[in-house]
Amino acid sequence: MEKLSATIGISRPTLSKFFQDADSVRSTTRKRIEDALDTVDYVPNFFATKMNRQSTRLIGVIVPYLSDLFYTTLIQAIEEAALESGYAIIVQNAHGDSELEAKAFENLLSMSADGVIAAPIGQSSALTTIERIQKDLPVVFVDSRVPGKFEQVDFVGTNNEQSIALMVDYLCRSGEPPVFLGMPRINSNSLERERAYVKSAKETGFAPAIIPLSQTDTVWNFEEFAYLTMDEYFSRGEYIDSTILCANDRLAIGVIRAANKHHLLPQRKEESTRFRVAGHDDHPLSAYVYPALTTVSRNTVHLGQTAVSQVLDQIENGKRTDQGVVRTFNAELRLRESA
Amino acid sequence: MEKLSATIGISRPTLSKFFQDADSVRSTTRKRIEDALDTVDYVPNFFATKMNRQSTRLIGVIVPYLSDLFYTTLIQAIEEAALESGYAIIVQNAHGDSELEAKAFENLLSMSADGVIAAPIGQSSALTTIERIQKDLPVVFVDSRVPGKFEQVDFVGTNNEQSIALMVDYLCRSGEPPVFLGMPRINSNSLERERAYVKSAKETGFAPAIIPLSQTDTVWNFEEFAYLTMDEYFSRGEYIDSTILCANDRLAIGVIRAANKHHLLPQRKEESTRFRVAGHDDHPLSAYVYPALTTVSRNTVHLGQTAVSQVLDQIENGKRTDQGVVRTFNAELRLRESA
DNA sequence: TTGGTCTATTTACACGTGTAAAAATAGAGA
DNA sequence: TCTCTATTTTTACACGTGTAAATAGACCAA
Repeated sequence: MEKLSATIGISRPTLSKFFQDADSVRSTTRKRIEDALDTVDYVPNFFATKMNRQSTRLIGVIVPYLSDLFYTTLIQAIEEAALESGYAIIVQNAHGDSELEAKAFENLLSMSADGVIAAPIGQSSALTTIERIQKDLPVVFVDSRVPGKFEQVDFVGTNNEQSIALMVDYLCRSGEPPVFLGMPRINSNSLERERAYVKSAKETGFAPAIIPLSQTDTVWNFEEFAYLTMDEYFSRGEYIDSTILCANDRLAIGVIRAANKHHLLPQRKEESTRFRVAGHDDHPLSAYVYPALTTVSRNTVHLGQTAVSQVLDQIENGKRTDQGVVRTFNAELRLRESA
Repeated sequence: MEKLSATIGISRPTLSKFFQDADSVRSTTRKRIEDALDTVDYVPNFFATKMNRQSTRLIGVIVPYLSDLFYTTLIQAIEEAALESGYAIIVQNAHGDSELEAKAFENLLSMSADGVIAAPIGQSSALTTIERIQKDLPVVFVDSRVPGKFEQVDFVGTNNEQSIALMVDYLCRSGEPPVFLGMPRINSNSLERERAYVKSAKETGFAPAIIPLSQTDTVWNFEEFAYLTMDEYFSRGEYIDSTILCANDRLAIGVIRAANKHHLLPQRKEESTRFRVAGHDDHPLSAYVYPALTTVSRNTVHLGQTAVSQVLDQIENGKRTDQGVVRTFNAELRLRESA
């Protein structure tokens, strides 16, 4: 920048101002700089611009797993919303590992990010790390929260009670009451949706039935997990005429696969079977499986936008120490073919 | 760090050494520091550690689109390989936009990344930017390359001629020769696979037939694109007993959906129809659609590892100015149900 | 204990930018 | 042309770390 200022014939402080906000310099100066920039290649050093600032205009985003279209969609929504407010995002992948998640938080701290939007792993999250960091840094949980603790942390997510009740209600009106296939205990949604199912069942007046899982490890390969689980049951003739409500679409996709293997689903419009499957999330591919998955949709874009506005609020107005803001959104029915 | 050194009673330079390599200090000193670190929270400032270094141990990764499981899988493979060599990665999403792609390159330059692994958008890529940056920075193209230009840039990808020939050969042996459904022209694979198909057809001895696309925009919603395209054809009774070879699995998933809608696929094991679909890539969900997709698999982990080793080679041994190293890998048949 | 070697300390400078304060200058309006 | 104000220049310091060189100290073997 020193050299550049020399060649253009403009002082370095003015150049510095220009790069932070091109409109903060006189229009004639601005033009001189921009003309010069056409002939010379120069980008301010990222690290130098970020160090020694009270604000880096950086927002950290921590996801538990990257190879899941829900999270990638969320990341894109967050990035767009952040960009609009002049912030860049830095994505950290926890790889489903709480230690890596803790490391991700520390990374963002050491980069003096202005705030963090995290989809926490949950129970196994590195609690002490989060607790410490959340004191120094605006933190917003998105999609999932850390149960029991961190009531003071903002949360943006889905109203699982509403979404599950919506689906349970529909399923009951249109056929047999559903049994529930839960997901591995990877985050708070797992337990929340299961409980929402039980609650809905009681309110609707049928006996809740939760499909026992052979393995309760924290697997991220949901489709395979559900496929293997249900294939075993179907082979034994169990659940073959049930309505299965899955905790998320990826599970449902695995269930559908198993059901197709065992010919449980109607293959012609004229046919009809009692077996049904429903999902949760409106996964990008849920309309492409066969039969197309009936599910409830979460507005990912809205989630991302709200998460960003919550962090920005904390960043700009300081964080409240008392109680975190909790914003949950309702889901909408997506009726397709599977139920 | 200054304060920390004061409280521990150890000089700052020694602390600095410790944080770079804990084993570079005497074991007794190391223990003293580690004990102290248990009581105090301290992480070296990321920006300060990265600025003013000849090596940042940072590798930039540019993907054209994040909501695609192929790229997320690739990113994970790259991250693991990089981590093993002591490098961290920084992911940049071009959002399918060549200007954003150019910006991503500039970002990585301004962060003085040691190298860049990029899956370029291709023809529409910001060529001048890449050309300039590739002079200052070790760059490796992965998955796709920029056709015509940049022969001096390393490339790690799939041998499309082999993979397509493999599939064409299988399809011809097991039934009717395939017609080809290409993908939108988003990168070099698009044209390469189409040409590979034509070549295979000629070598095998059948007349190549490429399905005309209604829209050739650079869409990233492949499933929908393929579904809409084929739904229209099927409605008119076209291609309803063809074997369709798709340029990638996501297209094939859309085709299968359309085929199911029109009842073109065998719904019972006993039945058989002439209509078949095959894909390319072995997408994580291709085994879960119905019928399960017959495809060819690309070893993403291998791709990622090789890409990393190629950048590291350039970083450590300097880059060759003459001809870039090209490493393409063969794909393997994944026979499932759709063909 | 002594000497030699390995390690830590001290001191100083570097990186590339933001930014504050005072001085100088440019540009606009009269 | 003059004056006033807005902008730029000059100068200087800051950020948090890496790192080099000279010096001091610690540790091990004899």
